[in-house]
Amino acid sequence: MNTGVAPKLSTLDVVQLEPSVPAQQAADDGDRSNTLADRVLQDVLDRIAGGEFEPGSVINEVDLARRLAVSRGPVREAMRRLEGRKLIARNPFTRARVVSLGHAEIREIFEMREGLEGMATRLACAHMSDESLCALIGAVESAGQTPSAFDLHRHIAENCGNGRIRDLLCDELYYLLRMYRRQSGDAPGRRAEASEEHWQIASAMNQRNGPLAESLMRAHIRRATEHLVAIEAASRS
Amino acid sequence: MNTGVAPKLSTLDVVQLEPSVPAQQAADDGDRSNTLADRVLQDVLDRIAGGEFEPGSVINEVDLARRLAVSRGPVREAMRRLEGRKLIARNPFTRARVVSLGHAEIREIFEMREGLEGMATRLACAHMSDESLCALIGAVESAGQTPSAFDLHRHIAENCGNGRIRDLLCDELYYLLRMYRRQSGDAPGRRAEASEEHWQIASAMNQRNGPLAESLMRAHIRRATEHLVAIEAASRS
DNA sequence: CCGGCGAAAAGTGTCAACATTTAATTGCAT
DNA sequence: ATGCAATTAAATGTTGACACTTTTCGCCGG
Repeated sequence: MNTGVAPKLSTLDVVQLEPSVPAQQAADDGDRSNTLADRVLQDVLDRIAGGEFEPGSVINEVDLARRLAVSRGPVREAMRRLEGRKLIARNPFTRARVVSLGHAEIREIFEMREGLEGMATRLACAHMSDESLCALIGAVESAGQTPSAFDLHRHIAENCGNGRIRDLLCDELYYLLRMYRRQSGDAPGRRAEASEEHWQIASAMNQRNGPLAESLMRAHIRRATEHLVAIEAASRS
Repeated sequence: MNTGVAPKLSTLDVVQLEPSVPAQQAADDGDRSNTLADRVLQDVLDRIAGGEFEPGSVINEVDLARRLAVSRGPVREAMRRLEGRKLIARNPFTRARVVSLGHAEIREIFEMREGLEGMATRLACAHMSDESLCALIGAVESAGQTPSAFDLHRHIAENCGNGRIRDLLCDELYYLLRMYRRQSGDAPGRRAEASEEHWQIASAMNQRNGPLAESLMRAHIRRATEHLVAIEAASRS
């Protein structure tokens, strides 16, 4: 049900937006949201991440506005910001749809990751603090029992010292990947190999060997890509 | 005058938005703009690219609305899309400003380019059509007299076969670089070396040698980065 | 029974007025 | 004259109503 609409709901089913802080400590947990449009944006982002708005589904402005008990103005502004982020696609007068990711788009995202995360890994080797690096090593060594409590890729992106790369990876690409994984169930694991490759990358980073770490990271992502296209070919037979 | 406001203009100074096509062949020259917000967006983009809105200057919604003879709604929606693209920054109730690029941001952009354009070059070696490659070779060989009529970087990005990388490079990063060049005059040339490096890259691409072309492109961008930080250090003394 | 045609419904785009917040200015006390 | 506080001005945020477009549903003819 990829082309369906978002779940229709009655007028009475109104959810309460978390109340705005009284304009004092907006930097509470990172979501500075004093305006309604900001809160609508955050809400839609959460719904997309949470799987409530499936990829390809239609987002209805008036329904969303009713649901959030706000006017259509803030809703429209939030949608325009999502549009600028390329998370929803729209044609002038037709409904806006959550972007749906096909195999081609996923391949593009993985190619982008190969270039960006390779560079991020190299930069992290030079910029990352010793404490952060130790935390990374420890977390990678004890991987397996805590599968998603610590994400090597995200940690590298967040500490690479390049805010633009960090934002692009964490706020957009990883977001899209989560959408895709939710959309087309978790692929059959490659976790053992991935863990081994993660350990190699962390080891190279521990030596502050930027070029080697970059090369390993790129190979790691390329193998994941090949694994993905293999899955895709198998599912198409 | 980096912190100034955008040029104030009287109420009577109204410019005419180019009239919308009658909803038939909107794909005329790539600017599908049937809604007012779309035209406002395109107008602001042109003004930023044209240097009328300097980096760091504030954009006044009501002035802009008056100037374009539209209401504030479309203006706000265009601004939100620009905000999603990270071309303007805003805090909840304060004026929105065109992003201003310091040396740190430029360095980040060049690091991003190194990763992305390297990958784009490798992909282009595999995906680019023979005709497109011939056009590239010919244009690079006859460089010098037609300095900006043909841009190697843009041509590679547009033909790399990865729409996401293409959009990010052409619609965002190159845009920001143009802003920066306009902001802090053209750096003292490195055109001879750049031309030579361009020729090497094109030669590797002509052999469809992806890894070599990628390596050359990355080295090319890294040299440009080092040149830029040298300029910066000199100007700071 | 099916396909084109037309009207009603739904949805998006635009506008002008109102509320709220920030910035600027004025006035006053020191 | 300078610095601080209250007031005024300006800009942004929000709302409901209206205009335009698309889609849908019903109708008629074949």
